[in-house]
Amino acid sequence: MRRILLADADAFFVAVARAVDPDGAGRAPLLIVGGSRDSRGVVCCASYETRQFGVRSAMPISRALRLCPDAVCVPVPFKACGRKSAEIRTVLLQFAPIVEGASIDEWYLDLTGTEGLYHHEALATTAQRIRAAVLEASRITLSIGGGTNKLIAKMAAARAKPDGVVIVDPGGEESFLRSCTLAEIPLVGPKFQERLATHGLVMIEDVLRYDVATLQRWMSKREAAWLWNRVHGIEDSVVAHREVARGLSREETFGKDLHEDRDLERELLRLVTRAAADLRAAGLSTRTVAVRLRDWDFRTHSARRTLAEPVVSDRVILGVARELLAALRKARRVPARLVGVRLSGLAPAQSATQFGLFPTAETERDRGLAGAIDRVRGKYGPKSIVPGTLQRMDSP
DNA sequence: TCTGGGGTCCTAGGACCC
DNA sequence: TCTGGGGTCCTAGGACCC
Repeated sequence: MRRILLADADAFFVAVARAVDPDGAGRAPLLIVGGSRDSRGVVCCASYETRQFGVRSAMPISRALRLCPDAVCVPVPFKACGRKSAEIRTVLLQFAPIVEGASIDEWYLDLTGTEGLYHHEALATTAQRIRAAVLEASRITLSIGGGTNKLIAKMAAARAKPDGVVIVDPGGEESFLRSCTLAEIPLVGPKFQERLATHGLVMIEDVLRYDVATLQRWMSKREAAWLWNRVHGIEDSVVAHREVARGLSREETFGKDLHEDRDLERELLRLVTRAAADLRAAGLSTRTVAVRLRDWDFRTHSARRTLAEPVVSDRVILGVARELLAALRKARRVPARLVGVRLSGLAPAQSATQFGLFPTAETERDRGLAGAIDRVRGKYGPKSIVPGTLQRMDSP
């Protein structure tokens, strides 16, 4: 029998924003983290006090402020959040050999086989000790859910919020699930909910009345099997350390829509520079470059190209990205609100000699130059070599 | 009400190969 | 001359999560 916990930080971004700015955000009960008052942003995280007004994550800031006009808005303290997240993870590793970071503020812990180690105390007791240790070390409150698999642990954690523990004992899965809506199942989002409701399916109980064959009449085979397993609490994925990331993207929504190709290219250059530097800092190479363009009317298009060989340099990535952007603009040239770049097909960067075995668009000089720029930035700061330099480099 | 930034995974169609 | 099934890779788009 597995013993899985999901530890989830309560209002994580709000807690970190208060910690880094005790006199500002720290003193504002009505706090919204996500951007300035007149930005085009959305709410990343709202304090529990502002949630009383109906403010929710992903809501446009403008709407949140209409609901709660006295709220204080602060930008997301990304760096501090990353540091705090790593700090919490270190504490959690004292309790479980494997800690899987599911996002910046949640972690799965596999405590299977630790019963003796914990003197056969109840899982809820262990969870409370974990919460106390994290609060002591990081001043962050966690909610923890537990059960025999990751699905149950995750759904239990949602019930535990805020500042609590909910453990579903082995054998108790069915009665727990019967009390839940389908919307509470992770990955059952608004679209799927809508389709399910068409067939009168709202609660998990509603689905339990049917077998897989019946469900298949209403959805694809794959979906039916997936849903049947979920409502029966069946989920066997393991708690595991994360593999290499699948992709890396950088994007930006402009303060005002951009009309000119030239302005979009300038933004693209900045994003590619950031993405490529982060790629190399992670010791990775990319084979697929994608550009995303969101127009003024929110219509979003993307274009991508997979290269014959992995690359790491600004010059090659930028060259591909520019062509992709040009193709997207050629298809539809209207004011744009966002441009983004995404690198995927990531793999550990090979040594220069291994690169040299194959003909590729990227030369030794490209990689040497990229590395030199990284070293200068590492020594003198990220602003010491700005994209303008690269633009000249790009067209010798 | 006017929609962020960072991700993951899935689908469907086409190209190509055996 | 017309034709199969399966596998892999690629592209564009979309759902979903925090």
